[in-house]
Amino acid sequence: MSKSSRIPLSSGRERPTNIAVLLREAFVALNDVVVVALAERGHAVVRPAHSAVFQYLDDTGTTVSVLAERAQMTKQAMAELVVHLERHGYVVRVPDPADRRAKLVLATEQGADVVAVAQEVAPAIEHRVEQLLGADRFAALREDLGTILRAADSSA
Amino acid sequence: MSKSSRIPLSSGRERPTNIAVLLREAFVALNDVVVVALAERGHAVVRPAHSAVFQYLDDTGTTVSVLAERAQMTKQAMAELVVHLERHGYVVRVPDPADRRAKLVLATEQGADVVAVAQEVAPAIEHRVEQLLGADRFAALREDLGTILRAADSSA
DNA sequence: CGACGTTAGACAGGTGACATGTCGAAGTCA
DNA sequence: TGACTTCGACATGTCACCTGTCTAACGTCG
Repeated sequence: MSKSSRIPLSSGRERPTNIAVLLREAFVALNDVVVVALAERGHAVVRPAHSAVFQYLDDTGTTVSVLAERAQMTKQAMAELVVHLERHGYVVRVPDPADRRAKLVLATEQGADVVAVAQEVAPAIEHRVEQLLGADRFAALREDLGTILRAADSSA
Repeated sequence: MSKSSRIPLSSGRERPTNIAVLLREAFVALNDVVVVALAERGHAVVRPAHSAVFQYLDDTGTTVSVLAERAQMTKQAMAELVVHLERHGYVVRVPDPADRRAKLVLATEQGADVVAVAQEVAPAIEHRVEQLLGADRFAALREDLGTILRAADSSA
């Protein structure tokens, strides 16, 4: 029933081939690989958004404000991610000896393990995709995405 | 202060060049173009997620369940989007004459205008990107994203 | 040195976009 | 007719953000 007489926006549900949709789906697909890998290694509580914490955390410790700035989100949002990770033992917050207002976020051993897994998985994904497309196409893909981003940045 | 001694995961904040991150950023950039275009035409309440509604809505009307199925989300999530759009006058829900359980979601004139804008903007974006990359590279990009998706699907 | 504007982060509260689970009413099929 | 399914409503929860307010600590400048 209601077999559809004309589908507006995109040309239907089967294969939207819309470039933006493709980009999103490809991202989700690759991202899931990391999440699954972490879950398999016992880090199920680490969710995609937390990569922003580990990604921008230096090993000398980093304040929430700096993390927020680097990840381009508000301090509150970042603080929440850090609280979650602290509750599960992935990071600790210690007072900054140089600034009594500030607290430094530091990775625990457990947190370091997450970083290790991510460091192992991320290049593996890149490599997998490179094999899939071939080195030339992969380089072109990377370049083209950069081109799109630069164009969007400058027109914004 | 705390200039960072070594950044773990990716190689820093400036240009992560990580393929997944690039994909995400490119998607967000293109998506924003649509949202901005809609906002400029007075449809500020229409947000990215709502595209799923308009995209899969046939002009003969479609039930929430069907929309949810097409958009690959739960009925509840889709129902929420529809409620929001109904509250703002973009769609109406009328009883399905053929099924007394069901209600058909229909676009109002205002909703049709959103579709019109989207129909105008989406190809424009595609075209813009195509010009940016050249036809060959654009075709390759599209193809490569498809390849990634198929590979991810089959390995999942 | 002390007042003043800035910064760090805690806390309160809110939103958007999903999820699950339960339910009654309506449809379908044996 | 009864058993099962489906439609959509409602309640509730989660995740990843947001704004706004507040206090303690900091830095500067007169």
